[in-house]
Amino acid sequence: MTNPTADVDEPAGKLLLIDGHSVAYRAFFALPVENFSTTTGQHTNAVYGFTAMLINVLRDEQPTHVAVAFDVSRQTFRSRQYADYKANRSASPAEFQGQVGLIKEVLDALNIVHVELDGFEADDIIATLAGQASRSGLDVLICTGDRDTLQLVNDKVTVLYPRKGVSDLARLDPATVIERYLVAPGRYPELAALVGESSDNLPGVPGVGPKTAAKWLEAYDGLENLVRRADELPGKAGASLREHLADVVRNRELNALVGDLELPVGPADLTRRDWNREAVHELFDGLEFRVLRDRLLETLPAEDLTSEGGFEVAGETLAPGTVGDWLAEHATRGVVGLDYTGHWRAGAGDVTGLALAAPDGTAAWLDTAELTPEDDRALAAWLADEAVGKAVHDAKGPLLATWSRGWDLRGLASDTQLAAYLLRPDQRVYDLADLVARNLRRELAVAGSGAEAGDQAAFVFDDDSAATDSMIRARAVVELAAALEAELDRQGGTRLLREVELPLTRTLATMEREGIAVDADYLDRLHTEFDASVAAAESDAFAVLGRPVNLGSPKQLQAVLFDELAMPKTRRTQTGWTTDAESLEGLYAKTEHPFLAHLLRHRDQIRLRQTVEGLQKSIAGDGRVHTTYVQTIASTGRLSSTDPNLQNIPIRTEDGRRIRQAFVVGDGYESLLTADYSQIEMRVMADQSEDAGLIEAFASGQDFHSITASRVFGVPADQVTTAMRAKIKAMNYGLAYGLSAFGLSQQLKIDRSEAAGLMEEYFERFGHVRDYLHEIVDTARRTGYTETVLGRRRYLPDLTSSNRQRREMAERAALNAPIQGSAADIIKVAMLDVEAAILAEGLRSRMLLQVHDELIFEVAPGEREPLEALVRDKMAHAVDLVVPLEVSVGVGRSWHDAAH
DNA sequence: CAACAAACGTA
DNA sequence: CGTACGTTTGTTGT
Repeated sequence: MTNPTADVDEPAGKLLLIDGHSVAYRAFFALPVENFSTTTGQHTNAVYGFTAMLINVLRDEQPTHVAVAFDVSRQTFRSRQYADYKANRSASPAEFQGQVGLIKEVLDALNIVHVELDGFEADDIIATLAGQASRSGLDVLICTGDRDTLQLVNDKVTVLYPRKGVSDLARLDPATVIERYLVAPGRYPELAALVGESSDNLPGVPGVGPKTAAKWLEAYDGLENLVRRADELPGKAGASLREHLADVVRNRELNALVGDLELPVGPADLTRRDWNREAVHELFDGLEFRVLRDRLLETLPAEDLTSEGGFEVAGETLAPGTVGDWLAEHATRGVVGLDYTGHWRAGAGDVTGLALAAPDGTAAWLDTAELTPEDDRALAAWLADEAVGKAVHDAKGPLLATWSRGWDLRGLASDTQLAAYLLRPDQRVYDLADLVARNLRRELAVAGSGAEAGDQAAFVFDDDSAATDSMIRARAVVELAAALEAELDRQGGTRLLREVELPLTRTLATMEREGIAVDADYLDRLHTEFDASVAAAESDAFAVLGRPVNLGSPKQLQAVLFDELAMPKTRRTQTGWTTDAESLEGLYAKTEHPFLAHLLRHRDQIRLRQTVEGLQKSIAGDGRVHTTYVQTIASTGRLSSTDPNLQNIPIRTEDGRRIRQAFVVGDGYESLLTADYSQIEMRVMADQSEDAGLIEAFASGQDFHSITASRVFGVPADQVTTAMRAKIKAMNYGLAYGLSAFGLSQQLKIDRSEAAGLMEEYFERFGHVRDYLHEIVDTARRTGYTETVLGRRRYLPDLTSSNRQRREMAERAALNAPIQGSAADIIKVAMLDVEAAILAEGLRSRMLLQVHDELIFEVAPGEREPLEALVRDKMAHAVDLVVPLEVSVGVGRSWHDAAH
């Protein structure tokens, strides 16, 4: 049976109308403003919340038409009619101002129409458009936090009302409105007129709530009748209504929406259009909306990525036996992009798939399980061929995976993650898709996910789409490498990438692969001992207190210490008062309460036990611990170590040092050798500041802290007391961190005036240091960045922030970055030089760990002397400073024994 | 279950 | 009110 009029009954589409101010304002209060601001200090919480909500609704509701309505100003026909209308609203917070403008920019970038009309509210615009749209057969969704719009709800019109924050939207259709507000949508403004609307500063009838109001409206069939027959109503509520009748009538006039405005646009003009990718990328870059951009790309994919802004890949899956031929034909020169599929961690890994993007525009993908012996040989030779350049994103893991297959990867010409890190070392992550979007203004099309049902891709087998994705990434890496390196070249960072970071990747991979041997039995004994100690401290603490308490819970401890035991309050934290070790020591000094002593001992021992446990869990099958170095985390250029972190193994306390005894020389080697730089940061400062006093102090070769102390206090070196030396040592170390007189006084537990005097005296003797430190900050403020000896940059936009706290934090970071960063540069060069020298001299000894200013080696039998000589030489001469770089070396069977 | 805060280890 | 990190635990909110 056919129905010739069926088409007419089909919904013509769906119009989404959003009350811009209402949603933005809700977002502003739902999201903590302090968590949403850009490096330039622009607050973005309202923009973020609004945009997130918009993306969600566009995704979930798939509207065919969209518009956002804004209020123009507070002057409307309602405020002219009733001066107090919305008069209770305080001025919007300073942090909110400006965000509406940004929201409009977002809408423009997304090609979404926004409408405003002088003298009217967004509600009126929405009422007008909703009426026009539903009459022309469109379904209408209204997203707003303003209940006045409930009067518009009917079979065609639904309100999406934020329940909590802006992400959770309640769907209010006629039935839901009746259920929630006890009246039909059309009667809602009548109910509101009786009850009042505090947000609009419209007082209702005292003593009349929604229930009474709904009952009356039902009984009298509407407000008009109710008002006319008000004198019939019994009781207090009735009297109250009669007394406030004028308010009710006025409320009803004001909350009626105007549905017949003359607008510059009609529903037909609101058809959804493609968003402007260039504008979106630019805007989201500025707003630092990384996650939102991803979500936008995922949920609202533009139709034709390949022709508009994605990557087109003419690729093939290489059949068994064809690998050698393909490589010979397409990949013998230029730079080939590689994308690895596989896994890697803790110094090992495997490759399961490999995509190659060749310079001639072709691409290929291969499954390592399908390789014939000839394929394997051809691929191994090609990977190891220094003459063919390869570009990889985050190459260290893939390199380890390559090695685990028995292959090698040579000719690494570029690592896009490293390049991006050198350009902007403050980023937390360097996601390939994100970098491609930012730098190439293109999207990494993802065939395997996010595909709409019915899309071509949805019918493709998973394997194929994974291969396609991989080839697309390989292609993207090559193009991204070119773009990033061009940019890096403009800043003079190419050598740092080529000659330091890129080769260091291989060095780090080697160190991770080797790992360091640990004595598992010793760790077990240590654990047992710390465990007993923890238990003892715990039971002692409980005994004193008379009951158990979770000693690891700062919250419970606060209750015990400050409420129950009524101890003096310590420093404030976000959630109460601190219970950190330093404050507990202070409390103990005041109260001598034994609970504190047991608590401190418990803290200490539990932490040691924890460290031991972490190490125990990290021991690999070869009896060694393989850390992972991350080359792109620290904004100063340092490395970081994770899983486990071997850069924070205890050393300061006796118990802590016992953990270092667990790191031992491995089978086939004779000892561990540690080599560290003495006061490398101070030496960098001496070099960069050219301060004669400091240079002389280092040239003398005597104890640096004593020498500087003798200058500051004006006494001969042999009359420097330990107290004097300790003070100047704290200052020497603190200088590079932007230490203040207050901080110094805190640390040394001396008067602030004494600390200030000390600093004054110090700078009197070493004036160029002060000049140098000031100059770093001044230059950085002018240029926007700081620079290390090797030209490693760090950008600090907060240096010009109007927020004092942010600005001063940026100033201290600026002060520290070239010092800490230059030290990082120096040891990186030393690592490369040492490694090269070990190879050149044919030694079997190997570098295992780096701890910022220290290197740890495993010494092969008979190689202690040549290794030590080589390490001292290469570390001391990694760069040429005006002061000598002093290296101290120790040797022993364990890391602890090798201390010096 | 995820995100955050507090605490604390290193240079 | 001193820089740069990573890890663990408890707490809080979705």
